[in-house]
Amino acid sequence: MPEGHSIHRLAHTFAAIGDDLRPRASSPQGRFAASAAVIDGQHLRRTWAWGKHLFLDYALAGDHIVHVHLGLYGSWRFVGTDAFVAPSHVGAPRLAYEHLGEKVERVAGAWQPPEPRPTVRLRLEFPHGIADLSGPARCELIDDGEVDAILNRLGPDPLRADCDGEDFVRAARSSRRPIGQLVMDQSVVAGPGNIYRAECLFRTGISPWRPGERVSVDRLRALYADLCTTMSAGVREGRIVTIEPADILDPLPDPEAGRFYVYHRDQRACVRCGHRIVAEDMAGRRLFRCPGCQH
DNA sequence: GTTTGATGTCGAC
DNA sequence: TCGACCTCAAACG
Repeated sequence: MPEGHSIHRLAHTFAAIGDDLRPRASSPQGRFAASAAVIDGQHLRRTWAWGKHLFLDYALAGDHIVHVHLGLYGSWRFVGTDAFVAPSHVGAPRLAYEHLGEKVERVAGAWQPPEPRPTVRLRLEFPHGIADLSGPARCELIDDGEVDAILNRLGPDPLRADCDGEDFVRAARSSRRPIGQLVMDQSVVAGPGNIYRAECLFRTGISPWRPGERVSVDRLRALYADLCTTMSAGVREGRIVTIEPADILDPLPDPEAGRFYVYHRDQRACVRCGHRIVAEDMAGRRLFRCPGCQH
């Protein structure tokens, strides 16, 4: 579930918890137990994101950075008192701890953390709440050199001000692979996933099957700019909404309307041109597009 | 009760 | 190109 906007939102959430953090760390599931013992109670100096990668920098002698990649179904769950950040669940659409009820989670005063699910890889316990990580594809303690190795494999992140969209334009222009594959390639541009791919290619009118070398520089710049716009909105709102208000049909013809132009909208009529949205396979992932609007 | 799928990535053929 | 993997709610019987 998580595309880059979710990971940046997580970094903001950790920043909102405080700036002198020394969370207790544990691994109820056990697979991160040895590393959790190393960072337990240590100063969590900063949390930041690049694409879909989350980094928790610890102020420890030597290099200690927790690197987390949620993969397809990892998630972070935040639960605590009113003094903690709002309860949230970032990642795979699940309702962990739902049975506890929000009132129990939010009571002020004495704080009893909920029993972790047995699959929680890493629990960070703060004075007023907990952050539980479940199901990540990667959760590892690494050093600065390994961080550099990861960043070297990643293209520019549209959500980072220190990234340059021209790097994306250059990489795309020099490839014969379809632009739909390039937008999903994290070494070309870091952060977009299947939804932003489908939606931004629709919004810029580009066919996902067009080879990168045959997409004009202007259209590639427009595409990168649109990734910036829509993903920034995703960070703010906590969910992906890419459809413009003017394109939301009123009255709504179906409950799925009002969020996406093409993602998961195969067989339905395009709100712009009326063509039937198609779903097809591209390199093993479902691809959605409008044959009438994208060329 | 069992199967399926999901906003992802890697490595072996 | 294919399967494996990290997890669990929804869909299917």
